Amino acid sequence: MSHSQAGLGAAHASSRAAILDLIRASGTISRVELTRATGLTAATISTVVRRLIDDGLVLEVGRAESTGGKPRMLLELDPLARYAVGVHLDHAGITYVIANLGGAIVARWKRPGAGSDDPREVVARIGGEIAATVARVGVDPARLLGLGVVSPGPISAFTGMTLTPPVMQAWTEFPLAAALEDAVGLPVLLDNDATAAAIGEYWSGGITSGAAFAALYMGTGIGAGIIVDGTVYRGSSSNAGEVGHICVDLDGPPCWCGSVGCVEALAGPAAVVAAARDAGVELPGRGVSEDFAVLARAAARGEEQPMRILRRSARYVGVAAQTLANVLDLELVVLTGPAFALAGSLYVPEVERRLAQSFFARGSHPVRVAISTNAPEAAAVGAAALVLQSELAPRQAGMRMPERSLEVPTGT
Amino acid sequence: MSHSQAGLGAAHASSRAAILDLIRASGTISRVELTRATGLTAATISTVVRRLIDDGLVLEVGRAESTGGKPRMLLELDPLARYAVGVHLDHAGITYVIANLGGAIVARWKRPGAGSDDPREVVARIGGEIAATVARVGVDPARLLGLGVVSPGPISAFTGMTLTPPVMQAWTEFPLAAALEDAVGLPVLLDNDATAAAIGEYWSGGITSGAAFAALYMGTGIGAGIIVDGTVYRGSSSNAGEVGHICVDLDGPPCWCGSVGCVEALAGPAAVVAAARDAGVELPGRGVSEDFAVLARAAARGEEQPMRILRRSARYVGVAAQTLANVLDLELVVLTGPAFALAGSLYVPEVERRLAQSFFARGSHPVRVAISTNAPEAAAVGAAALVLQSELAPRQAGMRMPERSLEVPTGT
DNA sequence: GTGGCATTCTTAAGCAAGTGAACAAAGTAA
DNA sequence: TTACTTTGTTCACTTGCTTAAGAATGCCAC
Repeated sequence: MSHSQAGLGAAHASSRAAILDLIRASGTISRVELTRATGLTAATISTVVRRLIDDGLVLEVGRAESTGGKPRMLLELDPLARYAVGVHLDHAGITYVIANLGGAIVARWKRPGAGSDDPREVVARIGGEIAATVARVGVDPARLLGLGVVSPGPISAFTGMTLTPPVMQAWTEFPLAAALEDAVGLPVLLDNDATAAAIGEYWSGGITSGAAFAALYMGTGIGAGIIVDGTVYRGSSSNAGEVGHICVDLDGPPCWCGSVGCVEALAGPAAVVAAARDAGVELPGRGVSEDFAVLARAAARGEEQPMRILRRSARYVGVAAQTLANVLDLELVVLTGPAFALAGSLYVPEVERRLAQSFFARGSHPVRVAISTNAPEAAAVGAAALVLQSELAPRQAGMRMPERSLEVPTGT
Repeated sequence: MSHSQAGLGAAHASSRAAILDLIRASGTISRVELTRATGLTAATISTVVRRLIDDGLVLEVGRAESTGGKPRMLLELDPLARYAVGVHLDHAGITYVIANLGGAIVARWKRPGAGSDDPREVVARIGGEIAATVARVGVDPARLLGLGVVSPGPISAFTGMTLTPPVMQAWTEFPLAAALEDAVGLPVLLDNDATAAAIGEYWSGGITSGAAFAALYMGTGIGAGIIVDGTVYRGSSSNAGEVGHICVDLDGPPCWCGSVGCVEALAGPAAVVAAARDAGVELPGRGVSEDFAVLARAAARGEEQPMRILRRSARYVGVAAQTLANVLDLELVVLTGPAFALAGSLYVPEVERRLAQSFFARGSHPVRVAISTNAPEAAAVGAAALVLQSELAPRQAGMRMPERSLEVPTGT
């Protein structure tokens, strides 16, 4: 299984990526619409699309209604053309996902977490898991684009492809990506959970390609992945979107990050569980995620105390969303991750309310709020989408030049 | 005075812009360094630089030390090659600036504000002011690239080139840009003060081209301009950076924007002045900006009450800076605008302290804090820089493709 | 049907940005 | 002086894209 087998030539790299991304975002689209959307000429679209069809990535799926002349040929991504594997490493467990080009989940399974095992052993185990499932579900290995691996917390940009604390101290100096590339025989990408979840949402959530949106991810902590114009915004050291550690109360409680009044310290799962325990709610006490799940279920049943505690958390999450929206002028905030998967029905209305009432540019446009369709496995799905994105649409930025450089930017 | 006269061909548009930007950022640089920094080949650099020299934008200013072979030829921007006019419209007054390519101020003057005059009259007045001063200081009109106009508050993206409330209600439906283009005979750009201040800082502050940084602007309100990789981040409706209206206190005072606990409502000039008056500090009462100036001077003299009030404001500004830095993973925050020009010595240490102690990724890299060298006229200088940027470096985004697409991003 | 006509899509010639390779230029080291 | 190193330019060639022409495929009037 070679790396380049499923790879694609660099020809037409940027337009190819943009066109592919538009096809993905639209679901179904014609060449004519692509010319309008990209600003390229019909001739270029024709040749690039021809190439995409020859590569098997795109299918012609019928004709549109005629508008007086030759009817347009409709194009779609071939969801079965390529696949990617996504892995979410967490102390709670390892979640695996195999996704296809359409962002649909082909296989999904869970295994116990790495614990304190030797990294090399864990890598071998992961390799075995993937090989076995790929064979079992009958995915052609030649169509596997790569493996995305995601974990909470920042990825080390310096030591090259290793995970850093806070979560998995044993792994600090282990060259995870290289080891996995050897074990799995696929290119490997690392990233953090929130960023991956954002790309996952972008890829499988049918989000329009020009949008500025953020995925608020609540798992162990609270983070956000930011996507602008189809590319991840990473900031200067890949630590952008740390919305869990913005201060919303100068006199708030201390946070593990060293600051006080952080959103995470006030509204994160650990804080919620602690507040519930202080309030006398009975919880199993076998870890924060399980306790949070119990609490969320109690709130869903309408129990007073749990609802009150989660609503308080939701208020702060709303502030985090509002902050993101004000700073980045977002169109959309997606709530995702295990915590919102469990308690989304409580959080969504509160976040919606806050954005409707307090988003600064609300007069100009609203900020939509949505809950991810894959919230529980968002990180793993995102890990797979990371690979799809980087292999199929590694574009730098938008490709339209403004018609004239000296004009007021006319954002939507 | 035609528009295209000083314009530049679109040839080599993107690399040309990137190279020009690198020369600007470095001050002095050689072709070899440009090849390294851009990733382009020596051949390309050679031809593009040749063109820049032919256009008169760049000068060869001597040789570097030999490193064993032919010494490098050093390149610099010719600051006198082009000029731009910047205008800052505010109710307090109209500030004019003529800046050269180096971002240096060639002329600077102030006139009373527009008041309730007829927009057409004001436009004529502005045109006269500019023509007179251009003639007086001896700037060759053919070298004038354009006119940047800046005002507080958002720019209307819909009605096309007009100012919107909150500030200048009379101007809502007036086609300012078109009218000014006619009156001045130059291309006109509109933007808001914070964004312009950020570009101004980028252009004249010698900021490295790859940086992610924000300019915190405190004038009438509090806003921020965000620059990533040499381009303004505007968000989906050009309202990004509204850091004055992030919530830092859920139970805080109401803000004119309709929310509560906004940074601006707690720490903006109006809030500071109001707090001072409540505390019994004597102020002239002829407008917020003058009252703020009196207060800042009193604090600079060491008066207890004013210092206490400004420090409280500085704490919130620190939180705003921290929020920006956490969300965007910034390397640098520049404080600018009239308010920081007056009271920067009080605000800078507080913001520095907060970022050093509470920026989430402080383990990875620090966030530098600086005060603008042009803080009082930052908006007007930025207006001029807006023109320089858009005429000379209208690039879309960074131009380096990663060596290999499947790798962890290795931000600095 | 058959010939307009509109629209979509493809093909062919040409332009321009960028590359690789050869070479010219300007210094240092023996 | 000769050899070597580094810098900078020239030139043939690739490639992404455009313009222009034409082919394909529908509708509609007759």
